[in-house]
Amino acid sequence: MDALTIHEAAATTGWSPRMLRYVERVGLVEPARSAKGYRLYGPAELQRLRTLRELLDEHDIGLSDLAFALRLRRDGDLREATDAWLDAEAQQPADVPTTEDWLHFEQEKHQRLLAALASRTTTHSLETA
Amino acid sequence: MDALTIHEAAATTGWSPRMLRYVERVGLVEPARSAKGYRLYGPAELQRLRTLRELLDEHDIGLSDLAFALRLRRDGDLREATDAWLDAEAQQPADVPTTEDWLHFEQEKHQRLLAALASRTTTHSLETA
DNA sequence: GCAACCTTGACACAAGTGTGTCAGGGTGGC
DNA sequence: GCCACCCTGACACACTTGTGTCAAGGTTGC
Repeated sequence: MDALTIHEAAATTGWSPRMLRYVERVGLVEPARSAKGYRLYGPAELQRLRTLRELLDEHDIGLSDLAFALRLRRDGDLREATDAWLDAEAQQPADVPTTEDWLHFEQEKHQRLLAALASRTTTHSLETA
Repeated sequence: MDALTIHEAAATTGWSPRMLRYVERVGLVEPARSAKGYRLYGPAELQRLRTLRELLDEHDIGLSDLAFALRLRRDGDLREATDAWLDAEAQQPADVPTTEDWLHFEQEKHQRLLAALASRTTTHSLETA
């Protein structure tokens, strides 16, 4: 019952119907469909559409950028390839690190991330968990 | 001494001089400069240019996509915002998870990544390290 | 049963991406 | 000192992205 048609969804989210179809096309917000093919926007979709607009405006990125980020997390191969290329930046071609080295590096990176997050929120200790 | 000019670099990497300037413009491969401003491509840049071409061809992505991935890892704010938006995908608007919940989830995710990597390479045990 | 919606498809158009080429001026090697 | 290179900037052109509008046909509500 609490599902809006495309015009109603457009009215409450600030997007145009045309753009809602486009956003669906690039795979970012895909509403359910009625038996006859009408798009049905539920509360979750409406919220995503509103935050989507904020995200794009605040960081000056495009739908295609976000679509690529989505592709990155769906295609593990692609993810690994791009990460590998970007990680190699400004790195001496000393020699290829072993898998163990890489895992170790990743683990340290993760520890740093956790530490940064912990200090950013409450000073609540994490080791006691 | 082992630094090539833009034409030489183009010849050995398969890019055109024009495109090497463009790749530099979008921030993906930025060669050093001579005193008079000539671009100097060292072995590291040449290697990056070759692997860059492979990466683009094999996954059918564009320079702008990779530029965005680079931006993602340089701008932590942007990174967090896009991750948050994408993570919320297909998620019930039950309620916002606490920071502790999120950390726990990230840790489990990391464990799964490590496990997947370990099984993908040698069957060498990691716990003995 | 008709007005107001929905669907997909197409034409249009500005801005950005990817690429070539050319002009005007500086640099380097022999 | 000359020719082949380097630099930046610009024009050009095809393709993609983002967006509006309009057409032809189906659905829904009252």
